[in-house]
Amino acid sequence: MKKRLSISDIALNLGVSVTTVSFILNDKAREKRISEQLTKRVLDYVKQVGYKPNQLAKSLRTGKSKTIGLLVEDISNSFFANIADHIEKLAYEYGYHIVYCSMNNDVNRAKELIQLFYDRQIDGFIITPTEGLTEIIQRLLKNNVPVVLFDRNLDDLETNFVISENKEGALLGVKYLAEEKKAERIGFITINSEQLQMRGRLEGYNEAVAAIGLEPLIKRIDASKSDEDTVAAIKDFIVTNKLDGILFATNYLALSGLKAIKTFGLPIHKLVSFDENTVFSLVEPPVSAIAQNMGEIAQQVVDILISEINGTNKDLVKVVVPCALIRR
Amino acid sequence: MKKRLSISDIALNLGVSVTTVSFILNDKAREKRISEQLTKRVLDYVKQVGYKPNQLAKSLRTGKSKTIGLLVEDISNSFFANIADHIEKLAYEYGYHIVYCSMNNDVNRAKELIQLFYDRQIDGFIITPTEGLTEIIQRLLKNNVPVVLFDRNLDDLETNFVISENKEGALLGVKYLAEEKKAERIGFITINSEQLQMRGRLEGYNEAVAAIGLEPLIKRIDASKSDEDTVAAIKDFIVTNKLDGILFATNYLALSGLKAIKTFGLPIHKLVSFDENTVFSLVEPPVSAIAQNMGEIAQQVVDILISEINGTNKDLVKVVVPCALIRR
DNA sequence: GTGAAAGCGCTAACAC
DNA sequence: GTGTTAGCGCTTTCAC
Repeated sequence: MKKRLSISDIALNLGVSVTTVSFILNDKAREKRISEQLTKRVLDYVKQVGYKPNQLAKSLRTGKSKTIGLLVEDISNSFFANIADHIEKLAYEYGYHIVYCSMNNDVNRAKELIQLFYDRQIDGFIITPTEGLTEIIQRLLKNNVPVVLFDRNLDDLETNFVISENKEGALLGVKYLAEEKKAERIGFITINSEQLQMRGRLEGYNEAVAAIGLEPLIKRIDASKSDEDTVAAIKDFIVTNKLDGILFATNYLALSGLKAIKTFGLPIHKLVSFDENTVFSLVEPPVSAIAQNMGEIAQQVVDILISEINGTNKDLVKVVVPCALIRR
Repeated sequence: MKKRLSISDIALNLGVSVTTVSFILNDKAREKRISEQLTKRVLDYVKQVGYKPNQLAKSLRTGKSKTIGLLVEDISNSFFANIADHIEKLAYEYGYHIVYCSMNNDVNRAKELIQLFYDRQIDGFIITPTEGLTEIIQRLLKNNVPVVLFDRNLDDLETNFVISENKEGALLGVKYLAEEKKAERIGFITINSEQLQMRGRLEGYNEAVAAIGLEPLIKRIDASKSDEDTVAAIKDFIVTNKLDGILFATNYLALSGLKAIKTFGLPIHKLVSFDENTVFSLVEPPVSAIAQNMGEIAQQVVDILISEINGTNKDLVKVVVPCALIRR
């Protein structure tokens, strides 16, 4: 690779000092009252030879890497993939890069990665936290590393977060099933997790069935279960309880549910799931969705993190974004 | 943030020189014949205080960032999300990081990003190239930057790549529709793109229908079309040609196709699509898939790139991975 | 066997 | 207004 030019090459070739070049390149020409002509001469030359500052050196010197670590639970889940996409775009507009990683339920790997990112002088973190991560996130916070959580927060962690109105979303879903779809035995299928977003959805379900006067029918699926086992469990749940409506706590549970319904030809077609998914309009029965506002969530997450990085955030910011019901 | 320890702090606290610490930390203790005890003392201390080298400084010095840039076409496409996931994991095992970005048909942004990554001293690139990227990739190659393309290659670019057996896959799909499903009017729906993987699939289709003695029925959808327009176009194509079977060139076309079939109640149920997708087994009619071997593709891509980075690659490597037919 | 010191490319305090 | 220079944290040559 042909040797890249450095700032001193530029300075040398132009017969000026490094400082001058540096100032001009960092938009401090005015401030430092460098002459217009010189400024232009430097800028033109820089452009002409295609000089680009070495970001590593810059970062080393300034202590800022202009990089954000994004840790999502599972990038192949459409919800996270979409959010990641949004976040990446927004961060880019602020001049930041995203280093992402998909944790896939591997707490140790996640911890390692946070540590690694931290060691690489990342400017801030965006994380969908899981239970095992409390301690390490705590450590980040103690070291004043900017952190924003999303999708859920952690109980014993005082930090910024952006989540959806999970409880209200679940209420919406149950009401829709009961009032518009006239379902009478509405089950709730969730994962066996204490994650706050799941707790919120459960609460919403419980409150809604209580208000309507229906029997609460809840199935918690172990997250570690294989897909087949999940499908079987859902089938049993539906059959045993003679369900005529279901609220799924996440899109992948809904997918397993659909598989169960299809495989065993179950006579149930009043379905609602959290998180929109292209599939939902294509399958029979179609699945209504409690869609999270991904654009808004991403926007908030990035805004909060950037102002945290810039030190313009004084207090913790906790944002709750409403969901929208998509009727099918 | 409490000041992080640097190597000189360690040296100071231990009363040895920076050099010694550096050697020990870089596994050169033996080579430099540093005493066992000292080595142990340093290692223990480093562990005890939790010292981690500053990767930026290290990179600046060594010129290696241990980071790989991954540019995919669209991270919210399940195919790319999955591959990205695999690649990230494999790279991690080699001690590399992934900086990813989703290009979403924005050639200018993609170019900018490649440049930006390059400016950040990225060690290598993994790219799903689009037509407009030839020139900039050429530039990377000329500068001896390690590059591996995947999913498709570019005609006029002599570089490493990993692709699937697109032609053979399409052949497989058409044969399946004709021989096992007994379809007689098999359409091929693809995108209006000269990308090589699409050309391969088209060739396979053409060859297969010719061999079987069927009429070639091809629809090219403009990639910039909205989803509704795509659905409408597919509907027209099916109806006009009285199709009884379809081969879709990509999974998102199949999704649009399903929408068309469902929305307009079209009497067609012999479907095959490139790229597996969870939906395909859930919908009615189900969609058989020509599944690309994502694990293998990711493995090859990473292996090639790493050996390219290490300079152990002498010649260009061009890998073609077989596809598997999933019957439904 | 171990240490001093140069230098990777950059920023910015300070000098003039 | 512009230049000199220290130093970010690390690796590595050369000296002892």
